[in-house]
Amino acid sequence: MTRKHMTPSLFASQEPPEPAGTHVIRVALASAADTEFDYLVPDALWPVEVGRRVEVPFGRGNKPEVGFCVESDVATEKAFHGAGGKARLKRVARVLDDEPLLGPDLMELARWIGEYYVCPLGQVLAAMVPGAVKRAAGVRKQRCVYLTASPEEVAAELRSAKQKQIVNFLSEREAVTVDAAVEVDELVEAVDCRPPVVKRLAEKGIVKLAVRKVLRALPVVPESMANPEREVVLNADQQHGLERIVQQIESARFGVTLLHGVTDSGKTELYIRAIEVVVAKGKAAIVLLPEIALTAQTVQRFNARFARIAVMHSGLTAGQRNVQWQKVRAGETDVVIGARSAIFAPLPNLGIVVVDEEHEPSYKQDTVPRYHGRDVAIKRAQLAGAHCILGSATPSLESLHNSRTKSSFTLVRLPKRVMDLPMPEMKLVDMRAREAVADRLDLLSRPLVQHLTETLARKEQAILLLNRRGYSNFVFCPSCKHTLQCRNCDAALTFHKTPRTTAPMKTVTGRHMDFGYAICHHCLAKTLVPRNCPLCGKAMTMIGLGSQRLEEELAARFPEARVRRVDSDSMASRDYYRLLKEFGQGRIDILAGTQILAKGLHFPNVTLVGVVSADTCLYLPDFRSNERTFQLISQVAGRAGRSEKHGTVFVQTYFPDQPTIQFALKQDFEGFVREEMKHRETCTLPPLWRLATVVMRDETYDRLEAAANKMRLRIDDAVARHGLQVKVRGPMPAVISRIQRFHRLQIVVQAPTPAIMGKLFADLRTAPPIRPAVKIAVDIDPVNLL
DNA sequence: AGCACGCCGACT
DNA sequence: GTCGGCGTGCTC
Repeated sequence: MTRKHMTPSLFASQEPPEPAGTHVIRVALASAADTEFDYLVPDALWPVEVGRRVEVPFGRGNKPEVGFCVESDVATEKAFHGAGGKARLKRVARVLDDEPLLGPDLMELARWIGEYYVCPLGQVLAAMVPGAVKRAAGVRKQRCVYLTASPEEVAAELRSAKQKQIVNFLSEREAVTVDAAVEVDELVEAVDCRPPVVKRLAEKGIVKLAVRKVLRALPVVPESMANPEREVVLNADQQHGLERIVQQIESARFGVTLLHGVTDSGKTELYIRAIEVVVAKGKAAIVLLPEIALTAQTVQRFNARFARIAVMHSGLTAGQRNVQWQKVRAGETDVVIGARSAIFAPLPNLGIVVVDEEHEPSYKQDTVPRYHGRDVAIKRAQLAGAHCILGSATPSLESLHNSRTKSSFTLVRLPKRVMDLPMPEMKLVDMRAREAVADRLDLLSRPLVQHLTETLARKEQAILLLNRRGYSNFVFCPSCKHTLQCRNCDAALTFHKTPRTTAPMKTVTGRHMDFGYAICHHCLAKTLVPRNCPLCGKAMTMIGLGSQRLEEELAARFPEARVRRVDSDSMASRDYYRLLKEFGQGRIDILAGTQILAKGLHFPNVTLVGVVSADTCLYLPDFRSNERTFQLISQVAGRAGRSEKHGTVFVQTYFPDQPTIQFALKQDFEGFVREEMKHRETCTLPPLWRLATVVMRDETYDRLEAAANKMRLRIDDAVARHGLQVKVRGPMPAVISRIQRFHRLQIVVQAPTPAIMGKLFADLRTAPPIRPAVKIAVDIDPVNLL
């Protein structure tokens, strides 16, 4: 936040003059205090450049705190801006870094993030540098030794053969300065002597001992994975796409290419070719991937083509992470490949940023700072005057809209699979049909079971996707199959537990459900849930699905099949990779799990993919649920038939006529977009309008409600004062209206442009806290409304 | 966000 | 009488 700079008061002259030569810096601490603080720098510590960290005494107890210097040599009159302009400045205790951890480019990016995502600068900066770097993980102190004179000069003083050997060894290695010093351990081993011999030479002044901090270079890409580089020939579409991207790169101006390419259309090869062009110009690249896509195979593919590569992902040890980061900052890297936070890689000469699977919601960070990796990537490219490629088989509507409306965006399509692989056959299963399932509770339909049986008999493999994520308990009549629908939207209502519930309701499995109201998260309308079906009068139930139940059902039906379940929440990434390896080796027949299975896995023996419940995702209480459903079905379809074998995809649904399901089945992306954009337009939703949520939580519901209402009034007031064109809804219960002991209420703000949204939140952040007990989380451009 | 200060209730 | 509940406000 920009701070208010008070003009010096009339009495400023009565302040004792500052000691000559004492400088003032502005420091951003990682605390949530949305202010920066000024400190005096003792002459001995000066200069302190922007981007270095300092330790400063903070608060009444002068507790030592670490913060980043964000402004160096602040004008003294500017520094006195406390109450009455008489704030006394404290002194910087020490400076932590020899060199700035963040250069001016990343500092500027940090300011943008802080402002755009309504987050204190100190917290942004804290998130930009990996903890391993700040802790100096893996740094080892190394004793080393070098010669102070030439061997001829000291020859007379040498008493033993070993001493002579040492001097000769150092001389041969040209270890005559601190920088060229040789490690003592190495010397001792090479000459085969004991360390005291070296020490004695040092006492005579013939050699000098020094201590050096070293970072061991640890292998990040397994050597065994080294792939021979294969010559890849581009097809006509790829060639054309590459030409357009290269044209952009040659212009040496910021620009974004949205690369819309179906699964297997060869997007990665284009990324690599574009990066090669940039690297040839002496510039560097960042490649962002969703964490789960950061498999050894993907890394290997880049590693085979670029010698100077750095990898950043959650699987690295702290020491490895630090090594990678230091390598990047030293300019020893051409390509940085990593998950979301790799966008903060301190490359000195960025030329291109690639965001693969740009539609992935996992690019959004769900803790402060709540930034979107893709959007920060675009911003960073813009600040660096670099090019940005966004790649996806199912681009986000945001990027698609940008490509249509912004002059800096170009759309490039790759409509065909490489090697002319056929698209898999898509089959829809209407789960409402009497003949579809034997029992109402079955998760697997008869056609799917039959096809599974045949697949297993052919010794081929299957992937079953049960998108259990979310809290999609929609209300359903088991007798007449009626589902509660929103009056305004073509969407099922989602049941909400509220703290003010009365009569319980039974679920399918016989558990009791509280009676309450349902919210349509498409139009945000609220309806009371009837206990009985409005059509047939029988009791309504709630449909919930679980991957555990799927596993049980599979075990019962296919007792001899090797079935494994993948659970993205509960599974460590190492276990996940091991499981994928087993599956690849054919030691598992059926892999069942959540959407992580939909990601770019390549298993030629998989010929059957089943989407157990396409509706689970479809009726997530979120306006992007159609988009997610389309993306999911498309991605999962890409898993089947990745070889000459014929692939089949089964999509089970209770809503076979639902437009999204239909578009996905036909793989009609354009049709889907046209339909969905209409809805987004009428409801003033992204990408046409911008969205922000303010989620408030507290253990005491009444206190929470009061605070939320106050927040609403405050928003309304700011809107009125600035005459802002925004829509405000709520407070309403968040979809997960209670997490453990915390109740959650949310206010949803819609604005036609980011500038208007920014204005509103810039105003709100200067206001005093509403009530400290009530926690407030502001999310700009949320990826969902849960 | 912490953390100290301070203003009202149940206890030695 | 005070110990401590948490509500309020400050941190250069």
